[in-house]
Amino acid sequence: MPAKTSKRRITTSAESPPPLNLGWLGGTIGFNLRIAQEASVRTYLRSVADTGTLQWRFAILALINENPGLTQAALGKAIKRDTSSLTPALDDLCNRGLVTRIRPEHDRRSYELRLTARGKTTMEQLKAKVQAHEEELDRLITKDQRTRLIQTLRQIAAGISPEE
Amino acid sequence: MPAKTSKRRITTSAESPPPLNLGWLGGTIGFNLRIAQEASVRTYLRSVADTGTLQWRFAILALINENPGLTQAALGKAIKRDTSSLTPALDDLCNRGLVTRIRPEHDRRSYELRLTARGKTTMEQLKAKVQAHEEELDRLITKDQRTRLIQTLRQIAAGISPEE
DNA sequence: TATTGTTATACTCTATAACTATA
DNA sequence: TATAGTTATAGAGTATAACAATA
Repeated sequence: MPAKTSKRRITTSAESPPPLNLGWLGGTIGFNLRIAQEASVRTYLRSVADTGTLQWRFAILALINENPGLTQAALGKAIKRDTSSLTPALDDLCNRGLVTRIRPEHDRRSYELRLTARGKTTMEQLKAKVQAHEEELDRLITKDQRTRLIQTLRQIAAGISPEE
Repeated sequence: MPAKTSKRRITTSAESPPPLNLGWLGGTIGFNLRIAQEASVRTYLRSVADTGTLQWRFAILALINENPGLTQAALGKAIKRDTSSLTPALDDLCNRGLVTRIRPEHDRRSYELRLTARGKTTMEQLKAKVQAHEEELDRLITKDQRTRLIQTLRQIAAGISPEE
């Protein structure tokens, strides 16, 4: 129990405020996944801070690069987002001259997404920063842990709810 | 390259849309962490759908239960949120009669947070649902994977940026 | 002067529903 | 009738800054 014998109390904020007891919550996958993911996002944001490219933007560029000509619907499926959420992101990337939307002959309802030359260079520059971010994470765990972590995360993601 | 020899194309939506090539992105911790975490949140939401208690609400109840009398500042630190973000959440929990804010004698600026009797029962009911959600996740991986996953996630969360 | 918590505000991301244009 | 994508909108969650009360 905390010492409360006298009126004397901590005044320096240097004194580490006793960390909370997490209890059962601290043993759950859900809580730890959330905390770690948010921590990862924080370093990610630091890594790409100067580029103004955040959230799914890099993933979108990387996926278009790997799958030139994919549609917005396919992209949405890959990152599990409704196409209406994708529209503003793609508008932005197109406005910045990184991505092109092309109406294919065979189906004029859809768009084929492709990186422009500028999009490719931007993507490569971002990739270098994201790579630095990944190496930052790698410093915290062993190579073996990394391999197992990714394997386990994939099993979780794949195992959960097609729910289409 | 996609077959485009004839006009004939896929018409049944039952035809599985060829999964995208994730490329380098698919080997990163950041991407897999994000996808798995979001998948986990989806099943979590299904588990507590009827309660209207989501996201951090359960974590807040659990943390108050484990650390009765903690302040909002301490709580914010534990879940890495600004206190201004906590205010509406605690307002809600107080309005629902689950949590009490008590001004302690020794420092009338702060609040001591405690669960009410009703808060305790609600928390236990929620815990049962969250536990079911955890078991759903457990079904996707081995016990050994679970242990290692949590250990690794903790290392990542702990290793990143005190950044205070 | 510093700290605890609240308010006002603004920003981002998200999905739902209604719409268009194509098929 | 069904699909690809857009628009309008609403909801949740977050942080920043200014503020009041207290230390």
